[in-house]
Amino acid sequence: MKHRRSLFEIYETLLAEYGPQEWWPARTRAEMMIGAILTQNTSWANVEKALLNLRKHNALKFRALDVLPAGQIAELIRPAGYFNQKAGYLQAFTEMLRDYDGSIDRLFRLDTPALRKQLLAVKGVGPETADSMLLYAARRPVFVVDAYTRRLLAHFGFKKESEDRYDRIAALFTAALPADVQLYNEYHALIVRWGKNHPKQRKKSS
DNA sequence: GGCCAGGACACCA
DNA sequence: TGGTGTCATGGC
Repeated sequence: MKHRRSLFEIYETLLAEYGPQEWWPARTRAEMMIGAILTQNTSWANVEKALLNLRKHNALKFRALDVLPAGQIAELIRPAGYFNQKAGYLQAFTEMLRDYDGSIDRLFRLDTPALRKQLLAVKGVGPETADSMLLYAARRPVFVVDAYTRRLLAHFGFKKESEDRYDRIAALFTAALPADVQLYNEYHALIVRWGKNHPKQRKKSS
């Protein structure tokens, strides 16, 4: 059987192919975290429209979102889809932030396990969203797993592993890589980049 | 016209 | 704990 590339070798391959991605595409930590919620099961192009709306209304920060009614938030983020749900998620997040005086800095004083637990306690923040925030906003060495990650694993011969549960896939990567924020940052970004070049096989219409 | 996109949750057994 | 339905827009 042909030698299967290691997860680090796959990283090197992707980096050589696509180059540094310089993620996350956001100006501020708040924008990053809001984008993380908006992009759930949604194309980034649609998220960008929603982010633009929020920016135009000076609502691309939690203190602003905190005083907006859900209906108004929903209208602004409409292009991102699931807008009613996500408006509620954003509000749940701002409510949690109140416990930290609305300060991301204060929230981020928690150590990584406590911070992850706090993020996951917010309705609408699941494992991928929480880990994205941990890695790209709080800059903790946490590996992010998403649909592209599973697809990549399957593509490179990790078929069985690709069907495993979230935490086990994350462990697969963290066991194979040094716990380095910049490495995790780049790797996940490259996986997404790769995923956009390898779209899920569309069903043929006869 | 249907499928898909950088998920998460409620509800059920 | 595992499976299924729901949420919704915009591009292709």
